This record gives sequence, C-alpha cells and structure tokens, in this order.
Amino acid sequence: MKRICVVEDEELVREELSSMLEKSGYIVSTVDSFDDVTSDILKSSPDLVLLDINLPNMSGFQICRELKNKSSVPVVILTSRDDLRDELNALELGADEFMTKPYRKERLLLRISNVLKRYEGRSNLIEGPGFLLDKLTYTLYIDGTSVILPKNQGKIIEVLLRKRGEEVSRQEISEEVWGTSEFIDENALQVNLTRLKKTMASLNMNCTVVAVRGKGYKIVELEE
Amino acid sequence: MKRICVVEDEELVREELSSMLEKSGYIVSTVDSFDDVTSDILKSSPDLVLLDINLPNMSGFQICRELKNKSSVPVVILTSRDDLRDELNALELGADEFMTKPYRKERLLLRISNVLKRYEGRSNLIEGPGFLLDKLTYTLYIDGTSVILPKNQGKIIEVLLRKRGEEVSRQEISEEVWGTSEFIDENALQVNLTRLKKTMASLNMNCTVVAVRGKGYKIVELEE
DNA sequence: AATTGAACTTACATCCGATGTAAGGAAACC
DNA sequence: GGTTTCCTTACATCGGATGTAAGTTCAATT
Repeated sequence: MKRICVVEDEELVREELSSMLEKSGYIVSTVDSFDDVTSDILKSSPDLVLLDINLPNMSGFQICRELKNKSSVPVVILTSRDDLRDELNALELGADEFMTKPYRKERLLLRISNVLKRYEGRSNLIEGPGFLLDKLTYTLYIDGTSVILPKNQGKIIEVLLRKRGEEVSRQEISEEVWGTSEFIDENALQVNLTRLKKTMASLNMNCTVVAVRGKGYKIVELEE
Repeated sequence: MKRICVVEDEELVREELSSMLEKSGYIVSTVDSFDDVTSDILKSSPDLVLLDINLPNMSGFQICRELKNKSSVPVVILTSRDDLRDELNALELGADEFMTKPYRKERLLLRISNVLKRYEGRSNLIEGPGFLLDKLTYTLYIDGTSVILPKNQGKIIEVLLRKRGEEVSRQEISEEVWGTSEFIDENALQVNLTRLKKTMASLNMNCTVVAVRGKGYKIVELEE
C-alpha cells in the first residue's frame, strides 16, 4: 500500500483527487494548513507527493524544491496553465511528472503508478557530490556503474554524507561503525579511513575525505 | 554526447526530428529498412530510442517490447493518435515516455533529456517479476529494500532473467557462472541453485526457480 | 508399486575478501 | 627541532561464499 500526499488548496479538487486515489488503493493524506507545508508533507512520510502549483503563501515550485532538498520523495505536479515554461521549471527543480488540468483520471493514475515504479528501491539512496549511495547495501552508483563498498567503508562514507561538508568527529564515526559502547580503537578507524580514501580515488570520484586537524574528518569536492 | 535512434517511416518527419535532435547536441541514427528493426536499432547502441507507433510490417508496440526484452534502452514513443489505451499499452510494455503529435519541439526535447537523466546510472539494472537486479553488483531491489546476492546466485538469476520465463539449460548456466572452458560440475550448480531458491524465498519474492525435467531451469511467478 | 535417473538436501572443508593489529614513517604545528 | 597528529604498510585473523561429498526425495515409466 503506497501513501500519497495531496497538496491542493481547493477543497473540491482535493476531495475528488483523494477519493479517486483511495479507490485505486492508495493511502491518501492531505495538508490543511499552508504555513509549514513541507514539514507537514514529510510528516506523513508519503511515497509520492501530488502537488498543485497555484497555492497560497508559497509557490508550488518552492515547495517542490524544498521537498527535494529535504528528502528524495517523488513529486508529481499538477497545474491549470499549460505553460511550457512551467513544465521546464518544474522538471529542473526535480519534479518527476508534470500534468496539466483538466487531467484524465486514468492518465493521472497511470503516471502516478509509473513514477512509483520508477522509484522502487530508490528510497535508500542518499546523494553525495557526483554519486549515490545505497544505505542498506553500501552500493555506490557513479557515472553509470556501481560498486559495492566494504561495510566499514560504507558506514564511514554514510556518516560523512549525513553531515555533508561538515566535519565529523572520530567519536561519531566510531559509533557509527562499531556501536557506541565499544572501546574506540583509533588505529582501526584510521586504517579504514585510509582504505576508504583509496577506493574513492581508484573510482575517480570527484570528492575525497580530508582530516580536520584535531577535529575529525569531512568530505570535500575536489576540482581538477 | 548521447546517441538517439529515430524510428519513423515518413521521411519528412524523420528528417525534421533528426535535425532538431542534432541541433540539440545529440548524435542521431535512423533505420531505413523495417525488416529486422530491433537488431538494426540496437546495432547503433543508442542511449535512447525515439519510436513512432505507426510503422509498416511491425507495430511500434511490438518493437518496443522486443527492445525492452533484448536491452534496457529507454524508449520514447511518438504517436499521432491521442488514445489513452495506446498510452496505457505503451507504458505497460515498458516505454518511458509517451508523446502525441503534434509535439512541441521544446517539450519533446525536455522529455528526452529528462528520460536520459533518469536513466543515468540505471543502465545496469534488469527487470524481473517484482524486482530489479543490478548486473554489476548483483544487488537486488525489492519492495523498497535492497540486498546483495552472492556472486554465483546473482549470475544464475541474471542468466535466467535474460530469457525471462523460458528455460535455460544447465550448460548455459554453468557457462555464465564458471566460464565456458571449465568442466561443468552438476553438483556445484545444483547446490548454488538451491541456495538461490532459498534466498528468493526468504526475501518473500513472488517468483522462484523451478526445474524443467531433463531441460534445465526457469523463473516462474508464483501466485499466493 | 518397483525401478531408475533426475533433482534435491545437508553437513562439512576450503578459500578469499574484509577487518583488525602492530609498528614505524610523514606532516603539521608550536 | 621536538611533539603531536595523522598516515602507511604488512601481516594475522575471521567469516561469508563457494566447493565437495554423500545420502535422500521426487516423479516418470513400466
């Protein structure tokens, strides 16, 4: 059962969409206040967001951008204007589909199920500079190929990615890799870091891990 | 530089599409005979296929199906009829986009670049019933999670998937797993097959591997 | 239902990649 | 220059994946 969040201010349309989606077997949530929409949306942890462009307070584009920054949820955009610039805009912001009203029921449903299918298995991916990482398997996707990282290297790069760009203390890394209770073996950590750097280099990644003296480590992009 | 193969029988339209795509920085190939279209298309190893539905000899749908069976190239379908059934049909066959003529130039280009973007890093995935398999890492994507298969199990499931549904001889499987020159150890193969079945079951996959007495093995979907 | 070959199961041995350990070397900071 | 911090290398160990062996179940044929 997939969850869909409908973001639409006109109650009539919202009701219609909801009932249609529910009939098709989706679990539907909606947002009623439009103050802090993105958080509201993400609270229901939807598998997909159906987003109207013309909303009070904030433009749909803005919401789309925020959603894509904070999460990797797929977004389908609805609009009443058939404007190419809107579409261009939307897709550049990372929207996954773009439909103009009046929509045909079946077509909308089709597009939705299509987007969902496309996203299958992608919910565990986190994004790094120029690559994707699967948090479950530590599979690294980079320029059309994929490689599996050894568990420890995967854990390290994951914790570094979570604080993208900011430094992470050895302590934090150790906790991620071996669990908090254990004694922290500085050396083992060191060796694993070296190994990670080596694999990153051998993959020609455009980023690497650098030490911040006395503080910890961080990921930095490197320009050639 | 991405390569696009344009499949369209009307010369005028074909020319127009080609020049448009070339202006946008794509390398365009076309097919002139319509006898063995799919092989012709794949010979140019395109990054995307732009496919007209109404063609001599074979329907565009048929071509789409064959393309998707033999490869994982993305397909964008063009049609002059604005028929929802066509669209449904096309998307079920695995088409990635569907556009009705007359198309707006910019919109078509947008969709194409979008599909290409979507495929980045996905070229190693092959589709099975209810799951995806990364051919490089043997990572299995299934209901929103991912698991890494042991190499041998991965190789076996890969060769079975290539002939989706059809039986594959032990010989073929052995060649895939150990290479053709080696002596084929029936027993080792047997054990690995058992292991694969076990992992598939433990993942609650809706398909399994069955023996075809005297012939080999095949993947079948199982209804509960 | 007895036979027979095909298909399967289980337990154990081996191997190889991933990880940990140890000791010494380079770099940055004062 | 001395000290601290960070890094490198080689080797030992461990565990999951694979191979091996022996025996059991299944199903087609008579």
